[in-house]
Amino acid sequence: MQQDDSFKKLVSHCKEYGFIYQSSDIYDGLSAVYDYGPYGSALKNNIKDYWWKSMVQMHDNIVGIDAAIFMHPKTWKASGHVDAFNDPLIDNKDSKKRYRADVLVEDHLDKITAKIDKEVEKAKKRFDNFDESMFRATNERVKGYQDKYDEIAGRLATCMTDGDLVGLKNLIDELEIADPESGSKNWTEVRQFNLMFSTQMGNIAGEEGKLYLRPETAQGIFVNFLNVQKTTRQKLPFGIAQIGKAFRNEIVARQFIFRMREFEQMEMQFFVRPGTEMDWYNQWKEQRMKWHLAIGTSQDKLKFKDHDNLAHYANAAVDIQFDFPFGFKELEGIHSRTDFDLGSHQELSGRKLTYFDPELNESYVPYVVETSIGADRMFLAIMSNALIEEQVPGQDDPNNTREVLKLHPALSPLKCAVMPLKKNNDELVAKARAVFDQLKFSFPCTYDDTGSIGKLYRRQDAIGTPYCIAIDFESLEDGTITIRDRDTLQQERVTVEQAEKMIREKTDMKNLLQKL
RNA sequence: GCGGAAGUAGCUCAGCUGGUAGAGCACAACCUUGCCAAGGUUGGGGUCGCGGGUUCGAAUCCCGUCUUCCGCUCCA
Repeated sequence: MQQDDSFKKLVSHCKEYGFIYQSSDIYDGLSAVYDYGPYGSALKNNIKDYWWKSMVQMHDNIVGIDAAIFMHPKTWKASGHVDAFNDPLIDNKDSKKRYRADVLVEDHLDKITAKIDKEVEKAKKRFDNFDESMFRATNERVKGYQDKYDEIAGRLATCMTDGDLVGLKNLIDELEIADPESGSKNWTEVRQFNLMFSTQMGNIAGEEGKLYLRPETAQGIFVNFLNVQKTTRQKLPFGIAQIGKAFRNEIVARQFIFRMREFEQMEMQFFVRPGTEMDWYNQWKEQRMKWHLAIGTSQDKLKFKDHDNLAHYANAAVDIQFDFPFGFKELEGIHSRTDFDLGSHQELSGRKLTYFDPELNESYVPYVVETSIGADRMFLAIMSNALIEEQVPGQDDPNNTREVLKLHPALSPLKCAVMPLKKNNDELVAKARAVFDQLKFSFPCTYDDTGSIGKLYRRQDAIGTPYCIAIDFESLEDGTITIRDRDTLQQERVTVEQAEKMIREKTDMKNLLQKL
């Protein structure tokens, strides 16, 4: 997959115009960690606001929470992350291929099983010709294989539960396991790759005080399920929404902010009566697609992609993929998580996590349908969809181009820029400043006079400001201003009050929510 | 993590085989400028990613390291 110029342009645009910087830039940066700059943080906040409102404000049966990043260590045992996020990996020095060490041993075990099967097959075929000694010999061989199998399987299990990486390596060496592709037995040491970041709580050293930074925000919702249900008196079906940071120690984190080690998720867990989960799954699939289309992303840049392999907790899962500059990639996941999480927490905590259904007159552990979207990926999708280089509308010269961020006005970092036609005229500057001081109470706007009017327009185009207000000599006479539209470049002469009303209406989040 | 490529001003880059850094754009000030990247003058800004080595002398050669990109690998 060739990363085309458009992606490079997008990345440098993000930096140049104050959307995203590499973290700790002056210290050469920190791998796969990024900071949001002035316009980036504003845009991201607007994205989160759009999501939050579409979930919490628009549904009387969805409520929001903000859970802590630190959680009880047992949480991650219950969620399956301690097991699933801990892979013992080994590299072959010759082929440069990487494998999971336990899988290599398991493959070896499969070969032994195959040998046993072969013996049995052979014996069956020649059954009539078998005498007692032949039976005994076959039995000996099968028993030998079986003992060998049991011994290896036992050692593998011990190594895995104890986290004995050296033992695992010894096992691979003793069994003379070779790289399935190259046949080489030249292995590195076995190393543990834990996808979860850990830290220490208090002064307790070692495993005792070990805490993980949450690798997903969902568990904060599950452990609060009963608290929320009881204190808000919600009846099923209802949802809990949350926006927050999560951390994954990815081996390879790349593609700008697409895969970061510290990232932000927007998740909603919808609790339903068992048996109804597929209906809700399909409803949320549609709902979420609508949410993406509402901001003006074209249909052909979005698609559903069913999961080929379901995770341990899911009975149905689909991704909404976006056509990023580097191809269609996951933007959001909609998962039917069954009662895996609540059931698992119930078991490990010993606390009942059931809901009493007054209609059925019975208690049960609810099923969960989850929608989970990366705020940073959404940011990237919106930026790559919005950044356009085009010939300036109304200009004949095809070389006269502009870079414009065609963000939906409700999402734009700034809603309006106020600028004097001439910066050397004190009256114009004073009037422009006065207009800015009037508008700043209504929405985010800026004042700029550091350049010619044309240059100022272009600058605002590049950060996606939907409206520019120019103060000219007529403004000094009758108080009217010209308001210029980012996309059409059309100008209209109106009063400041009219402009304010117009901008407020066009940039209102309501415009997006009404499309849902 | 492995292999390949790269890192020089805010951005894009030049700097050939070693002789202590340049251009364009951007930025700032002033002059000019009556609506879509104008022009002029002046100016600020770089210990050439960082550390070490070779050398009389390193942006340039060597080693290490960090970061980015590409390909593997991995990916609830």
